[in-house]
Amino acid sequence: MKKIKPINDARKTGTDLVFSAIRQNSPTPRIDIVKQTGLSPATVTSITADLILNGLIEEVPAVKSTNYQKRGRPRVDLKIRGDAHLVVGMQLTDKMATVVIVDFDGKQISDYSLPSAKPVRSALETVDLLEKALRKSLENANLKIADISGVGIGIPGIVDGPAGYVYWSPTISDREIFLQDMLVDRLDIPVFLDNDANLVAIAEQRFGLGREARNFIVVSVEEGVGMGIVIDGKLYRGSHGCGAELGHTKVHLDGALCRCGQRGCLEAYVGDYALLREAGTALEALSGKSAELQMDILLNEAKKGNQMAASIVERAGRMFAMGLANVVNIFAPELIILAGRRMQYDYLYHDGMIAEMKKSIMQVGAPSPEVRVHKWGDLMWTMGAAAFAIDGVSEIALKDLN
Amino acid sequence: MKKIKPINDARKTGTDLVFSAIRQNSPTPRIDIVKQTGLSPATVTSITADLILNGLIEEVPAVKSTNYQKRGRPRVDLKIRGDAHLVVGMQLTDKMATVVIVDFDGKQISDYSLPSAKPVRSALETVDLLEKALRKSLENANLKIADISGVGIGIPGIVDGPAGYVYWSPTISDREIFLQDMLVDRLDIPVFLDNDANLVAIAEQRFGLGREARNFIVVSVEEGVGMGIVIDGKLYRGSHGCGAELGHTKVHLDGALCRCGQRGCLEAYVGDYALLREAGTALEALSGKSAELQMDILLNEAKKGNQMAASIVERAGRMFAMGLANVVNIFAPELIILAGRRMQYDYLYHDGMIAEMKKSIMQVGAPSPEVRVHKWGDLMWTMGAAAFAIDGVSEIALKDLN
DNA sequence: CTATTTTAATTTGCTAATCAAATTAAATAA
DNA sequence: TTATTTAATTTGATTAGCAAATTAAAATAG
Repeated sequence: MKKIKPINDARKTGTDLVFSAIRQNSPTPRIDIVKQTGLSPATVTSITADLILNGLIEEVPAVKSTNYQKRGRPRVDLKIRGDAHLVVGMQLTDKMATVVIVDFDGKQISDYSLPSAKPVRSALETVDLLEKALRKSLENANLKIADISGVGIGIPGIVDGPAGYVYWSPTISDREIFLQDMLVDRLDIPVFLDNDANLVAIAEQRFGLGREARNFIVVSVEEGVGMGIVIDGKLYRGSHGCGAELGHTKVHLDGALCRCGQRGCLEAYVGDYALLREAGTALEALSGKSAELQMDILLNEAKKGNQMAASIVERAGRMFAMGLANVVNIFAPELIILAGRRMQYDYLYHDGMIAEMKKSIMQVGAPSPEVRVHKWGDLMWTMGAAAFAIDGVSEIALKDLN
Repeated sequence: MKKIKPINDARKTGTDLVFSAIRQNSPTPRIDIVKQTGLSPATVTSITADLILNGLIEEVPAVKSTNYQKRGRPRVDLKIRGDAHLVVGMQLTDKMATVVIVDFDGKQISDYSLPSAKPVRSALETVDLLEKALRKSLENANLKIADISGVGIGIPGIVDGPAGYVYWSPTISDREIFLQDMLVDRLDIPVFLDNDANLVAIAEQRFGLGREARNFIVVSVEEGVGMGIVIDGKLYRGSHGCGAELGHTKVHLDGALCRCGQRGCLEAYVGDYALLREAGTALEALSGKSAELQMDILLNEAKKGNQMAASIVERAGRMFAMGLANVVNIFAPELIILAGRRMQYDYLYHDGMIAEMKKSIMQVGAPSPEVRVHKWGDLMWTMGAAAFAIDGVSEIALKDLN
């Protein structure tokens, strides 16, 4: 018995094309939409009129860029209408739940975070925490839940986004839970969830450095090593909807022990705990201090020229380069974005590491990918969730519109 | 100045959808096309009528499978009409050029191969060799070049398929050549070329084990280690159209020297030359023999229990497992196809290797990919090229048809 | 200061793709 | 034979999208 799934969903309507063209090049005149989508001017006029009528986009005075046309009827820019919807992005970590409220154009309205004493929570406690954080942040902003069109949530771990299913998360004690369904029951608004690293990739695509690339990867180092892959303008999630596990890519046969239980994982060489494990046996000064303080000391010692510390940090950098090179050899993206929130990871993002990676790429003639470092603020992950929510709400809005 | 490329090409017409649905599930009734494409029965009737009129598909008596309906009007199967076109697949290697002539439905009409004394040829000599092989094979089959609707060609090395451009190939001394243009000038029929490993992936998708999967990878070990990636039913070529370089994925920091000049490449652990390099220092019996004979001896010794030989072969297998696991951690395909022509690579394809790979995959709950070994005959690569040619000719035929 | 040129956007029919609903076709079961 | 069931087709209507002509709004030439 063959399974037959419709492949027709892939067929984009003109409205979809126009809307995503506007979102991609935000304030953009109709004439450019014509060029980008390949639709006729007549069609673009009629579709955009419909979108304006429905309040999803709006006209704004054209921005006169350097290469603006000199004569002729002036262009009229179109942009997403921020007032169309309010959405929420949330990020779950071991220490807290973070919330950001943004408008439909991605403009940040307010943010809030609710600390949690318990680093690992049950499924129910997780839902409670998320709900409480959301309600509090709405209260602060003087909003009701009915004002919100959708919530995007980033969860660390192995998550099947499209199914709304969490196989496993380091901050949730229960496994294999239908977290999306639980949250929809509780909140009664659309909920979109996904692995947090995937959402950072979406944030880069919408708001960040990925706006002009069709194939790129975003690597985000924090506790672990996360990666999001965008192929042909679409987030690639693998066959079960789970994200890629760059951190558990093997860089050494029978190598260092990873917290996942396997050996030789990249994370076991570049994660905080991996560095401290080595440092602990080499530097006495560290004993008794907190993990964060220990990292500070280690990195400072390395900068000051302490040979032991420098060699630890240097090897981590080289291992990271090797892991990245493997991704490039497999994927050949045009752009690699190294997204980080904390500056302490400078040791992974310096030019030497990037040069080392480029040396490890097999390439004869073909250009090597551009590497860009994006140092976000604290809300990087949460804004990713918000971007995801905007995507989801857009899809619903366009479908409703017929 | 922003580059703006139309993203509209992606929009499939109903005819495209129907035709590819038929090709995928070859003999298939209209009612199933309705389910798969999401089009209405009316539309499917009218489109298929048009395709039949143009000779691209034909009706055949329905195959009564086990779960065939018991009552009602009987289904009428549709299939690609083999007589619609003849196409040619070719494969270039250091030793020869191989040709296969197939009909539009993929049925093999005849095959031929033309040996070449020179392992590395100039661009011009390469074109000469390919032309000669093609003309000879047509002559043998009593055909003229005008009978052929298109030629697909698999080339080892770094090839930008869509651009018809060869950055570098181990069998061509010139670099950066527009091989497609040269061949079109010479033959005056459509020519499609690509990296040979990519074409094996296409062959698996059309004729082989990849028919029912949307995300899979095909790993082919021969001289080097090749890989083709199919994402969402489409061959992924990376951002410059070149294939993935699994063979030059790094499995060891500062590891063994690879023929590409870098260190620690997978190929430097699992390729013929890598095994023989190690074996040469360990087994005297090998000296003076040909490379193929040496491999035979080595693998036989390992099977017989020679400890030295066994340890060499075993490490290669474990390295291969690690390389594969990295791909899985990054991609999470639903299926991995290990495609091989020669049986001597059994040592890479045994159950122990697959078990080792599965142990190295990060997965909590999510199912691990199915691994299948596909032992093709000699024409594996060439049939891949033919499959690619069929794709290309189909596209032209559908466009011509309006 | 008016006429001309230039580019953007819109309007006006028209065409082709696609669908829903009704109908016909071809089989089995009662 | 007649009813039932499923597949495929026909019919008539709707809609998305286009080409070509037109209008709009600016800069420049004379």
